[in-house]
Amino acid sequence: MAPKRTTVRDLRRQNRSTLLSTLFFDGPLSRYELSRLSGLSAATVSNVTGELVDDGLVVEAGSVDSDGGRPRVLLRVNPAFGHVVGVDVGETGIKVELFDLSLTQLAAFDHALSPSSPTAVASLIASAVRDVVDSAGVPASTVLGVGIGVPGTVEQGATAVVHAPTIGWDGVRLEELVASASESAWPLYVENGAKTQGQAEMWFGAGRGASHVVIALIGSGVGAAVVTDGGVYRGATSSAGEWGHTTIVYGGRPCRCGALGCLEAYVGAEGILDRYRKARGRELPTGDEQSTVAALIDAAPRSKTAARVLDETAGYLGAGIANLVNLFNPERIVLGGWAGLALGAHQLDRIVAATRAHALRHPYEQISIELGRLGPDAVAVGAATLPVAALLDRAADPRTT
Amino acid sequence: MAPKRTTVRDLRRQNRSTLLSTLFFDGPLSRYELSRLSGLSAATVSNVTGELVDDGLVVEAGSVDSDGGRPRVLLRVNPAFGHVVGVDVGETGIKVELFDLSLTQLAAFDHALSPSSPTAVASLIASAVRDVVDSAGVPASTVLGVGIGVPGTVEQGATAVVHAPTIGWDGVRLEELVASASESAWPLYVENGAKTQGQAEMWFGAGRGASHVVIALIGSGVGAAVVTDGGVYRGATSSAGEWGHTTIVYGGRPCRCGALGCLEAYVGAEGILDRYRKARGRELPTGDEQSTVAALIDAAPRSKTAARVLDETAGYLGAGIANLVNLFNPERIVLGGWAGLALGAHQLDRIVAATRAHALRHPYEQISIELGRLGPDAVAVGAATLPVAALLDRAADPRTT
DNA sequence: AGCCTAATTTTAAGTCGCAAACTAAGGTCC
DNA sequence: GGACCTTAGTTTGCGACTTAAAATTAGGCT
Repeated sequence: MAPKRTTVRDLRRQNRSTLLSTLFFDGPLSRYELSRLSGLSAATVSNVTGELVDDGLVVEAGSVDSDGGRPRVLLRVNPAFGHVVGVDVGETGIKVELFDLSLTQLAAFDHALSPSSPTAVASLIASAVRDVVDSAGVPASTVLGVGIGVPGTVEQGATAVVHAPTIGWDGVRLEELVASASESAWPLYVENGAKTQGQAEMWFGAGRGASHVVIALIGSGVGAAVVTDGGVYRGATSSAGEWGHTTIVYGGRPCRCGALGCLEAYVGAEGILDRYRKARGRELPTGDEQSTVAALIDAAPRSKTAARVLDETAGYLGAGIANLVNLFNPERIVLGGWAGLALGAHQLDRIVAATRAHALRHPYEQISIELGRLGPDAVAVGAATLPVAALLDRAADPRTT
Repeated sequence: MAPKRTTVRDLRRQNRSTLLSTLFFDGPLSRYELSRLSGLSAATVSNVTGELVDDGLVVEAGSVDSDGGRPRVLLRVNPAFGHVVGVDVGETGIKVELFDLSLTQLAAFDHALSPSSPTAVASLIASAVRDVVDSAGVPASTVLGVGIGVPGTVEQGATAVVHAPTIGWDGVRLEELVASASESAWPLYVENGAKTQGQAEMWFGAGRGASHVVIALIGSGVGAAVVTDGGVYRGATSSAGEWGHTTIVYGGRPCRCGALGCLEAYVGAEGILDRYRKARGRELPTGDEQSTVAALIDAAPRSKTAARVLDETAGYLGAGIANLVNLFNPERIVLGGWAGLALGAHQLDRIVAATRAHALRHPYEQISIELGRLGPDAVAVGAATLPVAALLDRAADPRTT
């Protein structure tokens, strides 16, 4: 409740960080505007930005007239200051993407992958990262770090420990494995894929500008990234936000996690299709989950059964969302994940209505429910976001010469 | 994502605050120990504590030998520096209690109250606060503030707005009403009662020492106080933590909030008794809820029906707790509220087992489930905590002369 | 009385942000 | 085309901070 805390020239770091972040998120700005936005005096802004420019983190970017006086010089983060890599470890393959500091993609690399040993995955990651950096001709020294999104919970600590039942990982120290499989000593950041995707929506998607948001992700599985006071909420051991395994029908359908009545068993793609199968009383045409769900949605206007299954889905989903609303009281709910986007595109009204029916009036009135803007590919950008966030936070420690 | 932020001599305030809080929570400490605990240099500690002593916030409290050298002088917060008042506005009456800075109770005052207009309640509060201060002979000028816990959600803003359906309040600006009903201009702090009770458990009860805790409160209604990173989580408009109206049985029992299948409809006292009534197929003996629930628990060893109702209750409650575990990933769950304590005393094992059955293995392994230590009377102390927290936070702004 | 140890306080830097004074860079007007 | 206005950004001088190091206390021991 009152642990160690000090303060010396954290002041300066703090202000560097504030200014750099403001520039990063709110585009090019003049020193004058920075001063207004940050509340710092013009003198300090001048001083600090001078340092940032000297360090190469910030560059001037043209100027803009000011009615009648000296024109304002615009500043922005230097995209070429460094590069970051985002890795998306999925259940069926890995994606590795290289970005500059403004998170513009410079190169990408996909690799299908049947479930393999953690060690094999780690060395694949290491070599793919190396490849993507080399192929873009980016000097290794400008790589600020590598973010890795994984499909499971990540215990943050001295070294990240991954538990990902869907790919058979239990207690995998991925960070150590990747580090020892690669010659470069780039900083690694391992995080749950739902959280990185949520972070991406916050920075570039439907979450922009809000500070209390829940990003609900529905695909085969169901998860959520909870953003509280502007940051992704992790809880005591970073496994917070396991929305999919929240009980919504006490004693209901069995879920692959072993419990009964989890939300995932009703609104996860598998759960939806299984309910549809039972409702039709016969097998579904074969095909992958994604196209089968699309077929179900297509069938709804003609098929009573399909329509009913979707309606019920909207009901369960609305109740699940209402739980998030009641517990977290966010200002915005973002519906994402491939199944979430598909359902949302055709059923958003019903989902919203079901949410209203289950949420308390007051918190309900605070929220808007939106569709995600980035799609499931955002896991990699989100992962790449991690080293950038670290840079913005410590603002590239002054004087690390 | 990057709003206004400055920093000047916030530094000093910050350090005053750190030291004062450390002294408040970790009992009497020498300057030397303070230096270790806070990470500040001995010089600074000496300097800042000197100021705190001059301001009367801190006093010396004996000394303790140090093997062979100058003895350490102990410092502690001066309990007589100021006083705070905590008010518990309940559904059936109000409680007003006066405390010194160490939150030792000096006087208390209870007043039964049939549901009344907000204005009437406000003026009762105002006069009761005045009475309790006068009766203890405490000079009005030493009262640092008045905390008020209310049974409903509180929207924090320029002025607190209360929505408390159970007592028929909707959009009541309690803070304004109390302020205009009282001559004194003591700072008022209005907060949801569950949150103040949670705060009390955090400071003095089962929550001490942890920083991610959910305090589950079960009485007639069901609520929760969620503590994340050491602070009570409020969400966008402070109505977070409405655990009771979370859907746990989709399409289930109707709840007084209008929705179906809320947790409260199953494990709130009313819900329990109603299920018991239906299971017995005949009316219960008359009596207040509290004694009827006690009777139900007493009956369990002899009555199959009673035992079954309690078992089911433990099951629902465990599932509800598991939802909290999955979503918030706390390190500790504290079970409180009169019904929660009663159930917990006799059924804790079953509740824990049900929680395990519904929670994911990983977050489940992180938690301990404990009973609250303070009972429902803690709402008033918790409310009194608010002005104290404000004092610790801004550390009684240096130089307000 | 004199010495030893350990806790505080003083002293002497070195940082930082800010208000005020000052310089730079355009535009306007006569 | 030069005096003057307006706005942006820099420099200067100051007060407030924290800290390492030196100095000062306060007991205990011999």
